Amino acid sequence: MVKERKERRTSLPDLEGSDVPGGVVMRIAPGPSGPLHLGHSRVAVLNDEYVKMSGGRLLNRFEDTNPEKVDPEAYRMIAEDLDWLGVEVHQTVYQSDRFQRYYDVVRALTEMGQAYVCLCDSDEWRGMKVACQACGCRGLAPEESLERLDRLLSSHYSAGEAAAVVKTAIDHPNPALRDFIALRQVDRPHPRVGDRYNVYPMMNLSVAVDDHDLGVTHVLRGKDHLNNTHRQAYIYGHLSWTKPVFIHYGLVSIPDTVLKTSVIGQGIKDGEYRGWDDVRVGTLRALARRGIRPEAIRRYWLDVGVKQVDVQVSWDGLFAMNRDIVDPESKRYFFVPDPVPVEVEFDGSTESSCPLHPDRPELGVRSHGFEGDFMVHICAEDHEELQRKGMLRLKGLCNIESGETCRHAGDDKSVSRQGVRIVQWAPEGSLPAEVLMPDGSVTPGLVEPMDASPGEVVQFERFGFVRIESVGDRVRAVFAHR
RNA sequence: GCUCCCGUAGUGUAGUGGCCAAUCAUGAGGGCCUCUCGAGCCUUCGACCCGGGUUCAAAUCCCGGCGGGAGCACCA
Repeated sequence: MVKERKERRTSLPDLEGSDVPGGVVMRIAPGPSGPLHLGHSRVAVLNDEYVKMSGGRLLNRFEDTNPEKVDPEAYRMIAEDLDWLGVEVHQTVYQSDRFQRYYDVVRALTEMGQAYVCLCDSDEWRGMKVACQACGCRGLAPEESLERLDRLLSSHYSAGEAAAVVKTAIDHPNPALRDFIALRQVDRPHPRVGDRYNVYPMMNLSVAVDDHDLGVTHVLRGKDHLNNTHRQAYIYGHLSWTKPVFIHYGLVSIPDTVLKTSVIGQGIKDGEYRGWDDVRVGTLRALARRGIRPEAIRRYWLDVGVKQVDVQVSWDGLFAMNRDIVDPESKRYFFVPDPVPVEVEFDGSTESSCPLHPDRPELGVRSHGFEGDFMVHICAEDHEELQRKGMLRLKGLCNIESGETCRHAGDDKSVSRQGVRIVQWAPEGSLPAEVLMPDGSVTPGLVEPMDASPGEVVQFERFGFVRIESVGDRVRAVFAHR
């Protein structure tokens, strides 16, 4: 048997049963409680990638079945985030449009004796489940359960009093899989559909019904849904529906990052964060602001793959991929943090010359003219080096010697071989600049006059890659990575 | 407590019985190159959770430990 050469993987392993006519139908199912964060992007990218591999269709289904957790703004923000990520959505579905269908399914299940309406106290009901015992409601005749269901759906009960339950196996060895709630009453208008309904489906019901109705062939999601898959399988079984292929990947942990939508939302309310794109949080809009490209995120998730092992996101890894993308197209500029002025004695005239990109001479150079004594700013740390060593090279300009005052010391580049440090500098006419760092702090400094547009990523030499937010009297930028 | 899932370098990843004294990326150390602490080139460090078993041969199969994670919601 011939073995393939070892190669770096650039695509995902084949999906089981993916050779369906017309391609696979897959879905992402965000809960509209806020914008997408880095963790969410994995399921979006992976599903999108498999759909593209097979020429199939991707659904975006908003799981807005809990009125208490819906942020009406989130529908729009999520759509924007998916678009930014390059995820191609072929159809958008709102579960809040489909409540009647869920009721009908529960009715059908009740008729066949596979669902019931439970009037027990919820704590008691849960207690009986752990003891593998059925409550009195479970054994009721379908006709009686049906009457209860009608009463539930016509607001006969108060919230919390009744719930429609799907039967599984009350003595299932896995306590997580013994009967589950399908419908419950919530007396709160829905942000999107108002007070048309007050009986809301639980996700295991709505997800199973939708995946079936919408022809989903493959369900790819995190393994936190493993038990949900088993629960949903009962609905498929009761109704003799064909199951999709289920794939579960491992959990993602993202170090040093605030991801929880509820925490960020609260932080915004409290004024701790400036918005969903605050650089300190892990939302996609924050990463976008920090100059992270969607292609880097995609490459990252493709590299991680779909294994069931839990993974820890490596920011270094993600940044390395981003650097690959951004480096060839980033113009170089001098930014001087913590600037110190240096007067230089000079009795000639000259012009500095630094390429906009060291590997792309065709982009041209940045240059500044000098005549007679001049002044530049260098950063404090380099200034110390100047005192210590007695000499420094201003990149692209000249060498300077320290003394009572500094002196122009020729333009011999080879001094760097003797250990003279080559540093960036800011000429007169430079602009004040602020670089927003990932921890929320601001690094002030001076940046040489620059020609960059908002949104563009440039490299501040010896400082790092930054995304320009605005240019004008002052430059505002956001730090990306080194 | 019960059920399920997982266990290759710091972080990811390749590997499905012999070509593995284990791949690639990232990271860390060193060197070259470059008028950046970026890029590029070279180099070093670093892993198959443990113990049994099957086999001529195990990272790969089996069993048992141990470790990690998830679920047991009228959240998704």
